[in-house]
Amino acid sequence: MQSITFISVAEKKKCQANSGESCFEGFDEQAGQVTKAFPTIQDVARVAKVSTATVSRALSYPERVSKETRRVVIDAIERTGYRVNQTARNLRRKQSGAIVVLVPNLGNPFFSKILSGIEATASREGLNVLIADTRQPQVSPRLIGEYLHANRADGLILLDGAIRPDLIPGAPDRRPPIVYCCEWNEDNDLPSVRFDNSGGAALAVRHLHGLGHRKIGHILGPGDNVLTREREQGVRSALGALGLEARSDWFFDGDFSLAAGARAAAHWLALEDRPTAIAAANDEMACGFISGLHRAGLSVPDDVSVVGFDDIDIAEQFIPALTTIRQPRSEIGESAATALIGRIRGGGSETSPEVKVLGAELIVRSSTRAA
Amino acid sequence: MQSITFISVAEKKKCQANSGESCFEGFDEQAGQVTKAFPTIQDVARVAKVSTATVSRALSYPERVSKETRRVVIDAIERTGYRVNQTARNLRRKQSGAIVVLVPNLGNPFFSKILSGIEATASREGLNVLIADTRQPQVSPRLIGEYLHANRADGLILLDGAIRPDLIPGAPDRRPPIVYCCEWNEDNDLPSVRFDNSGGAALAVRHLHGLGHRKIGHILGPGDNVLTREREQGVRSALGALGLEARSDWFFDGDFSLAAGARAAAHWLALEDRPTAIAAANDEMACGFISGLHRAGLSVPDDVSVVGFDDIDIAEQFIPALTTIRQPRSEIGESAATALIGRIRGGGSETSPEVKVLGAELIVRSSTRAA
DNA sequence: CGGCGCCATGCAATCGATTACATTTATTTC
DNA sequence: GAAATAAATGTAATCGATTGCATGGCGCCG
Repeated sequence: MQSITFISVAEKKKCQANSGESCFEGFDEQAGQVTKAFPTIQDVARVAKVSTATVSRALSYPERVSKETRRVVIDAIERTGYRVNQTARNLRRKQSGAIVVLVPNLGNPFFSKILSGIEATASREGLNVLIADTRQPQVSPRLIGEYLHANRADGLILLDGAIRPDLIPGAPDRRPPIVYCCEWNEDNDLPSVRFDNSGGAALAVRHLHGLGHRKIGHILGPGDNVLTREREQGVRSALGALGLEARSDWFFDGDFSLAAGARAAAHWLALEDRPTAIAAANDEMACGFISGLHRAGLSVPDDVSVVGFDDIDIAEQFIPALTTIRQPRSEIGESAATALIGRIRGGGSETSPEVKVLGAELIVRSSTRAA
Repeated sequence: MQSITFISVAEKKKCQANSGESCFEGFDEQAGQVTKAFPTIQDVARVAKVSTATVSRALSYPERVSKETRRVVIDAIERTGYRVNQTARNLRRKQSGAIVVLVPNLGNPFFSKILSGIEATASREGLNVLIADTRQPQVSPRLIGEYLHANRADGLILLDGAIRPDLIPGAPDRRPPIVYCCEWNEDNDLPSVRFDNSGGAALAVRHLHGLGHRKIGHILGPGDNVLTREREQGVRSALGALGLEARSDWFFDGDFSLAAGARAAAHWLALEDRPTAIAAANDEMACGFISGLHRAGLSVPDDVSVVGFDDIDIAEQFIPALTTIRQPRSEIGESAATALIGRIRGGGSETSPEVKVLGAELIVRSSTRAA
C-alpha cells in the first residue's frame, strides 16, 4: 500500500471550493465515480447510509442483515470500489490469515508439487501461503524462530524434518498449530502427514526379487535425513524377509542428488562382486546412477536393474523409463494443508490422527528386467 | 494466533488473591518468568517503566532513544518474550509486509529456482513471500484481482505473462508496484526482467550451424506464450541470417511438456525429408523428443542433434547429456525481487530501466554433434 | 541570567476493521 | 391488545502498534 495520497490535488481544490461532504468521501456524487484510492468501511457506510457495523456484518454474516440492507451495502461497495483491508481485519480477529510453509531448499523440484497441493487447499480456505527457505545461507535459527511464532502465521507446515519447533524458546502456546509434511522429526510428536517410505522401499525390493534378482543394493539419501533412514530400513527389512543378504558394500552413500547417483555408479563399477539390481532412495540418484553407467558403456536394464523412488516428472521420459515408487505429492500437500486447517479452526480439541500415512505405489517401467 | 486466553485460570485465581499489578502484566516478578502468552508493547513498556512510544522507538529508531533506555527496553523485551505484532505494525504503517508471486502452475519445477531467488532476496529485505498459483482450476479472475490490490501486498511479481493487471477494474493507483519476471505481456509496458530468449535461440541455431547442420527444425512452446514467440522468432531470424530455410513442416507444435516432445518425435519420424538438428523451445520437450526417438530405435546425437533451452537440473544427467541454453534462474528471481523492492521503497520516482534483459549462455554437452 | 534550541520522552490520536452490548423495530403469543 | 420474543441496526470499545505534537531538562550563547 506504499505511500498514499488520499485526496488528489485537484480534489483538494474542489474541496475548498464547495466544502461539501462528498469531497471527504472521495466519492463524486455527480459522476457516480470512485475518486478515493483506498475507500474504507467508513466510506461504504456513509454511501450506504448505514453504520460500519452493518457493513461489516453484511460482509461477514450476510444472514444477520436484512435482504434490503444487504443490497444497499453491496451496491455501495461496488460504487466505492471498496476492498476489505485484510490487515485491519486480521488485527481485530487476532489472526494473520496466512500459513507458513518452511521448505528446505526451494530450488528442489521435489517440493514444488507438494507446495502446489498446499497452496490449492489453503487458497480455497482463504488463507495466504507464505514460503520460506530454511536452507538459505543467511537464514539463522533466530529467523526461523520468528516464523514459528504465532503472530506471524496461523499455522505452519514443515517440509524440513530438521526443524524442531520444540526447541525454540518460549512457551509452546506461542506457537501456532504445526504439521510436518513428508519429513518429520523423531524427537518430538508433532502431527505429520507422510508417505509409507519403508513400505515403498519394500515394494521396490520385492519387485526386484520377483524378477529373480538376489543380489540387491541400495543408494542411500543424506545421512541426517529421516526419509533416508526409513527407506533404508524398508530395504533392509524386505531383504531380511526374503532371506537375502544386506551387504554393506552394496549400500552406497548418497545425498538425493544426481551427482550422488553418478558417484554410486563409480563405486558399483569398482566392485568385484556387483549387485544385479539397485533400489535408489530417490529418482534423481537413480537417474544419476544410470547416467554414470551409461558413460562407462554399460546399460540399464541390461547390465543392472534400477528402481527409483518418488516418480518425479522426468522418470517417465528418462532413458530407460524409470521403474519407481510413486508418491502422490500433490495429494500429500493437500492432506497436510487440510490437517493444519483443521487444527487452526478446531482450536486445539483435535480428533484427527496425529500421524497420517499415505500409501506408495510401484510403477513398473523399463529400468528393471528379469535377472 | 487463533483463540487466545490471555490469563490462565490459575493466574486469574492468583490475581484475585493478591490483586497486584504483576498479575495483569502476566509477568511473574518473583520467578522473573514469562507467563503471558502474547505480551504486547504495553507489557514491555510497563516492565521497562517507559512509555509505549519509547519502546516502539527503541525498536524502530534506536538512535532516537538514549543508550540507557535502549538497554532497559531490550532487557524488558527479553524478560517478557515480546515479539512485534506484525499485523498491528502493518496496519499502522499502511503496508502489508509481503510481496505476492503469481505463478502459473506451481507444480512446474522450472519456477522453483526462480522462486528461490525471489524468496532469498525478499526475506533479506524483511518481506514475506506469498505465493499463488494462477492456473488452479478454482482460481477466478476475481481472486487474481484480489491479489493485485495494494492492500493485499506491497508488491507483485508475475511469472505468468498472461496476467494483465491493466485490465482489472479500479484505478492504477490501487495497484502495488508490479514486475514481470521471465514472461511479460506485450499489451502493457509494466517493468519486466527477462532472459534474452531470441538471443538464446539464435545461439542454439548458430551452434548447430557451426556443427555443419543445414536442415534445422524447432519445437515450439504453447501458442499463447510470449516466450514461445520470442524463441521462435530467434530461431527464424538466426536461420535467415545464416541463409537457411525455415520450413514450416520442421516447426513442430508443442506446449513445453515432455509429452509434447514425444509427439514432435513422432512427427519427425513421419517426415520424408527430416531436419538433421532440432532446437527445442525448452529442455522438457528436448528430453521428450529424445526419449520418443529412443523408443523408435533411433539415437541422439547419432541420428539427429538436439538442443534444449533452460538447462534444468536433469539436463546434465540426461542420456545423452543435453546441449542447451542456460538461463540463470535463481539470478532472475533475485533481480526481479530487487527491482520490485526498489519500486516499493522508491515510491514511484523510479530510475531503473523498465526492462532488464539477462543474457543466456550455450552449454555444449552430448546431444549435438557434427552433421 | 534569560532565552533559544536540542534531545529524550510521554500523551493520545490513529490505522481500518470487528463485535459486545444497547437500542429500536417487527413479530409472535396469549 | 399488551407482553414477550426475535430480528435488525447502531454505538463505541477494541485489536497492538506507530507517530505528530507537547513537554521537561539540559547546555550554550550573548
